[in-house]
Amino acid sequence: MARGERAIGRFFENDDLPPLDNAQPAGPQIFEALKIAILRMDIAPGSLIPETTIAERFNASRTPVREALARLRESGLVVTSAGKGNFATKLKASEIKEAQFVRQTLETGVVATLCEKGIDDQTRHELESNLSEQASNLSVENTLTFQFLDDEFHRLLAEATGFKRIAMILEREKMVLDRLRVLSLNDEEHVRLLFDEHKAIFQAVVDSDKDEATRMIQQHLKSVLDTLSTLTERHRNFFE
Amino acid sequence: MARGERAIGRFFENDDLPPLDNAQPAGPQIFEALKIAILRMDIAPGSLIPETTIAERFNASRTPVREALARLRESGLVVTSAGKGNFATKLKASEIKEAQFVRQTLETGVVATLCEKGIDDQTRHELESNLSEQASNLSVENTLTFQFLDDEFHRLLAEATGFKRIAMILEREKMVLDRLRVLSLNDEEHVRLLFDEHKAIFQAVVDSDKDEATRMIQQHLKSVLDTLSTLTERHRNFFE
DNA sequence: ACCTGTATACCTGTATACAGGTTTAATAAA
DNA sequence: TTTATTAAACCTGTATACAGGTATACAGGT
Repeated sequence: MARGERAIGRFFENDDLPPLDNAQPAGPQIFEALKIAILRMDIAPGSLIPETTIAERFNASRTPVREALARLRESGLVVTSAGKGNFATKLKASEIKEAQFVRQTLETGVVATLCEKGIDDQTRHELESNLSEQASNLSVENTLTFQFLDDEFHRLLAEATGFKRIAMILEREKMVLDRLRVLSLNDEEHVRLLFDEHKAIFQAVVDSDKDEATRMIQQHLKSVLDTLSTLTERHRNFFE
Repeated sequence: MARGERAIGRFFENDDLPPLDNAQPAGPQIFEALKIAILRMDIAPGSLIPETTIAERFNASRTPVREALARLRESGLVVTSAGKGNFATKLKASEIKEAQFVRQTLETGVVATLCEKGIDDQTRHELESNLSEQASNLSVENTLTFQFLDDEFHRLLAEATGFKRIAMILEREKMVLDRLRVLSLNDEEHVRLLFDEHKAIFQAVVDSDKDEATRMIQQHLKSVLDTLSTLTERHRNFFE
């Protein structure tokens, strides 16, 4: 049986992941697959992730699985205890606040920089295009699409600084926050609020209004924490 | 021959690294050793780092070496090309500016937070103790000690926020800057300037003077870039 | 002199066997 | 029934063999 073919039964629910591409290294592909599974909570916080099971699931060996787990460990999505196993981390209010602090600080720096240096026409066009797509996906049934566009909006801002690594760092630090977003209820009112904030941030950057831009981005990101205590209560088994 | 014993000749110069501790996992130890070697430029930028050679140097197998290299890759100190090899990255002005941006942004957020929340007595005591040690190590022959205390000073500030991960992130992002510090000439005048800035930052935080604290930390970190163009010229073979 | 094809050495990616510690469960003793 | 003990089943850490791509050196033809 070739590498990448489905070998055994499902390890996690919603297991609609594509098989591995044999032409590319397996490690990064397994990393992406596991990342998505953990962020979606298809692999529940606190649950065991045996290397052999994952290897069989992808019909690969433990070596690339270990490589993927190492990166997840670096991102804070997995903790490993020698002899005991790899575990999906439980959510932790303090860690979430911390990731939130990092994200808010860095993104504040990003929009401040953009206000100083300005943004080029292509970036502005991409942001406008992204915002118009957001406007078309405000309804509840398009939540996943909106979340994708949300991520892209922030990524475009980060990349607009010309600093490629910023987007990478933010992506890594954002992982811990993404699981909270899955738990959040996303009514249309909330989504519309996020969209309005996105628009305001964009406008402030275009206007090079640094005070307004930094104020808005901080308000925008802070809202993540507003629901934290509620979610901690409601999903107590996912928190430690 | 037990794991960790010196097996072959030196791979890099200044090879005064201690042998591996068999009671602890080899991967992280090899990571630390390679990290130091790369940061010191004992492994020159651009040079090949074969897994088998490193494995033999530590009398270990390729597996923990690969784990270490994966983390170095994540930190931007190593690039890997399948079939070609692992290479110590060359310095790159744009990457350095970027790491500098990340560091400055995060540390600005750190001191701003400390000014708002204040610092507890123990932290204040540790910072004072660190500063007095710095004062004792301003001469040129104590450069390495001062650099260690410099790192510790910034780490203490980061940890004072209560956010453990901040220090980790800063440590990772600081790696690329550390190699520049090795190239910088550290005359006593320069060291004294850094020390004075450290003192001013500490005082501003104690006084909860946010404007002064953020202004000082930005001035302090910015100085890294002042010598960049000079160093790029002088050590052209280390840059890409 | 130059270009080209090929053999060879080297490097990473991957698979897999083994070692040592931890948990689980079965079993024996009280 | 409860507790202590022991064995089995897992788990990760590590070592190592193999596969396939890449660069290098060299031979022979142009």
